[in-house]
Amino acid sequence: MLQVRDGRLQVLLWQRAREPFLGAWSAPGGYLEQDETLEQSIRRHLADKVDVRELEHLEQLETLSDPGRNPRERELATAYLGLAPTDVDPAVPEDTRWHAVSRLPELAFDHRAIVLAGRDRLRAKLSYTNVAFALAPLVFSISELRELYVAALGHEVSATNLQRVLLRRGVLEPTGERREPGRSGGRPAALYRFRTRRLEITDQFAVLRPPA
Amino acid sequence: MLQVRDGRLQVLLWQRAREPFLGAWSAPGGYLEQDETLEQSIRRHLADKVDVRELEHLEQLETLSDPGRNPRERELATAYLGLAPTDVDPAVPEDTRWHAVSRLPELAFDHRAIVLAGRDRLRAKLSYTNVAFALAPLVFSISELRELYVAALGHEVSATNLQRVLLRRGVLEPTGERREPGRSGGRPAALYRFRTRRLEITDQFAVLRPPA
DNA sequence: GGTAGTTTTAGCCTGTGGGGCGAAAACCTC
DNA sequence: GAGGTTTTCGCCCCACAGGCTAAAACTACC
Repeated sequence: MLQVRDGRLQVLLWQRAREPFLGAWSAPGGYLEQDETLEQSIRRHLADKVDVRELEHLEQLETLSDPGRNPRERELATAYLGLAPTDVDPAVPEDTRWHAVSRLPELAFDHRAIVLAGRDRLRAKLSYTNVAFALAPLVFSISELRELYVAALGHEVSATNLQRVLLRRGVLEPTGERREPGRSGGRPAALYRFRTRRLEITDQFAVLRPPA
Repeated sequence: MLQVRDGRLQVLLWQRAREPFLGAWSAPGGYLEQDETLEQSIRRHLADKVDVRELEHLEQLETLSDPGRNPRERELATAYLGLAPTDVDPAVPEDTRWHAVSRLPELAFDHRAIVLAGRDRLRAKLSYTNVAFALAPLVFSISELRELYVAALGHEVSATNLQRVLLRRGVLEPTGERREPGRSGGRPAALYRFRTRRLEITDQFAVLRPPA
């Protein structure tokens, strides 16, 4: 489960209290019940840690099947990528914390690879889909959206280009409202929202590239 | 397992001889052994049907977990996409046949969705990767490659644009050889090969779009 | 109330790369 | 050699991302 917090892309992890990998950090998850789908299962286990109503997007990543991935017993895992908007801060239990994806602690099993795969999937989809709706609040200014992109992509993004691209693609629409400027002044920012809040793929594969 | 045969994208299916879905067609696969990965397993089961040395590319699609997907018992399945080059024609057993993806027979379980997902994945990746190497022979002319793209994408592709795009991206390289023209004459075609035969992602997401 | 500073927005210009078209090249057959 | 066929090359256009600069719209300070 990823979220942009304090201007950085962070991942929700909990600390294992049992072997194997005692003390290492782990992505939320657990065993599949007989009568549920994988998605229902991940939502159920996630609900033990956070309020899952905050989850704006959930998609399957990959199923890991290396016989040695769990040293104790044979175990398969299907990894999911979950996204939550920046403006929520769900309560989490004692053993659970947000960690910057750029500075991961020691992770249990193959969870490090999973988290990085989730980050990469997110980065790719920011370029050719409207996934950003799952990271952003309902209403936002372009510069706020820009900060989300910077945090998630890990490189600078021009607010000018971002606005033009997303408006031309019809991903964003203006709300007509504007944000009161802060103490330091400045032109009041126009507010926007995502036209749809379900995943849509842009037919143009054009991309916001890192600056040259 | 997909292959372009007779100018159409086709999929290898076998006909079930047992309930459930007796008589319906099914994608190759089977149960996972204790000490193998999913990829090893799919290769093993595929080997029952065809010579798997022909398989040029194999990638995971999705894990299906609907509790009702198998009416008899709870069963998960991880779908894989396999690609074979056009110039091979592996022997297949009696119960196994190639079917045009555009005209699928009645498929068992959720295999119809799996095959279509594989087709869509292939189509997407043809645009921003070099996957076509897995569909093409080692050496080919641009117009032969064009036919593969047409079959897989399901729409016209300009040989001119295809050549320019793939050469500029550095995906193709000329062999220096040329193909003798056929009976009907015509300028001899220059022959090309893929510069690398492992999956590579183009950093430009530009795409061969359907003609307007 | 004017000036300086800040933030956002709009306009312009450029470069890159895909798409289309037509002509040239290189072969065949008759 | 003429006409047909297939492939390749060159040219032009257009869409779009990217960068830069100026304008707009505000606050704060003198």
